[in-house]
Amino acid sequence: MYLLANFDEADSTRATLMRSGLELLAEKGYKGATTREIAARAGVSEVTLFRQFGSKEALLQEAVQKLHPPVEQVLPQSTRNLEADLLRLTKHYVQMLEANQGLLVRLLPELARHPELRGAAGPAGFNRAISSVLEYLTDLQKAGLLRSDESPFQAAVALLGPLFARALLFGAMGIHPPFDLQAHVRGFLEGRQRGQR
Amino acid sequence: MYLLANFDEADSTRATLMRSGLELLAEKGYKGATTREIAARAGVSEVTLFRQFGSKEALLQEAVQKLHPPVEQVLPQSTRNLEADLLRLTKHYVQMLEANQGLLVRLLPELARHPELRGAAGPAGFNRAISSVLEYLTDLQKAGLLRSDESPFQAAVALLGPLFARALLFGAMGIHPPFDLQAHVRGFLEGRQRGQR
DNA sequence: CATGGATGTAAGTATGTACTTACTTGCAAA
DNA sequence: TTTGCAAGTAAGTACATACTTACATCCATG
Repeated sequence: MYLLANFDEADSTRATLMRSGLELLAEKGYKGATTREIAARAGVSEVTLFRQFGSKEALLQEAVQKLHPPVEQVLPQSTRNLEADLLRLTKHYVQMLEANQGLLVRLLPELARHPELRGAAGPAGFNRAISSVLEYLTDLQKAGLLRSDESPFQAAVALLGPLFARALLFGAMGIHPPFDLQAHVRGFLEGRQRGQR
Repeated sequence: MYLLANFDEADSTRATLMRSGLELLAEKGYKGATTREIAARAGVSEVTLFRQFGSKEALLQEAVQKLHPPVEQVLPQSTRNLEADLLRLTKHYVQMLEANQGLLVRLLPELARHPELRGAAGPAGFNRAISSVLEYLTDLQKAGLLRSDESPFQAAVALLGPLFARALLFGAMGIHPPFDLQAHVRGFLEGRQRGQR
């Protein structure tokens, strides 16, 4: 299974607790994730949880802040084969979204009330993903491969936004209408690409 | 203020309670919205809440099911001026999203666990919006104004998805980078439009 | 062997929450 | 005026939750 969170300390008590905490956060939300259940799922006693983290809030806060999305690993160096590049990138992004849909959808409302969670991994990788894509698109514009009358930010939203919406919304609705990723990338490139037509 | 929910019974005790319930649901989530606070905000006693609805769950369920998004009101009859049509439609959609961002983002995770909320107003208007847009786009395809090698569904996601993502994500992050709606619509039409080039 | 640190068990505290019961008050229609 | 309905007040119940305290156990390191 492909997970967003992989802590350095692989299977220490703390890491196990944080993983369980994130799982339950994804399933039942902040209030729904009880210390009892987190400890039980981690296979430790509830006292251990409090000895290690002091409070439920501290546990979840640390866990969320240690999320690190592996998006940049697949960010293509502008190979100038735009369609292939973007297809690989978006595929990876969709995988990430689907694997973490529950966590994302639970984190979103908490971010509004707990701004301290926004840093680092922030919105579960989206900002990092988007800023990587931003760089990539800016590079392309500079290289003259993409038209530059559109802000890279707007282009990134046009590329990733539909994938984000599809994953969250249809994930929540429990439906999965077909979506042609390749066609999406082509549609994105159409009109934006230069020197290739 | 532009609200998603407008109940028929304008200011009965029940309607006031449901409105307060939705407000608190948006602010604090299902568990965070306590019957005490809902009643207080509605200006009635807590007992009244239970006499009227029997349970917190019944209150919120009824309230959510009575949400009705006024999207179709602005759905354009294919006037053949695509850019103007879509601009009006997307503007309206963005307004709706911004006004209801809190509710939406709280409703999304509940929908996964409480499928009974999916019906009717469901995902706070998105499915209704998308199905209206679907009809509109299908019409355009039939009229030969839009290329038809792409499914209308996919086109609808490409059009509305970025707006959805932008509203939810950046709303949650508390940032508001500029976004040119007109450019977005143009980008959408580019390559999709026919007979106009 | 002895010490220390991380864990477990058992019990308890304080608080909050959904929901109930019993009795009272105001008000509008018969 | 009387009846009845919707609302309020006050108190309480049952349960869950975050968190604590006290004491026992394991186990690796010195």
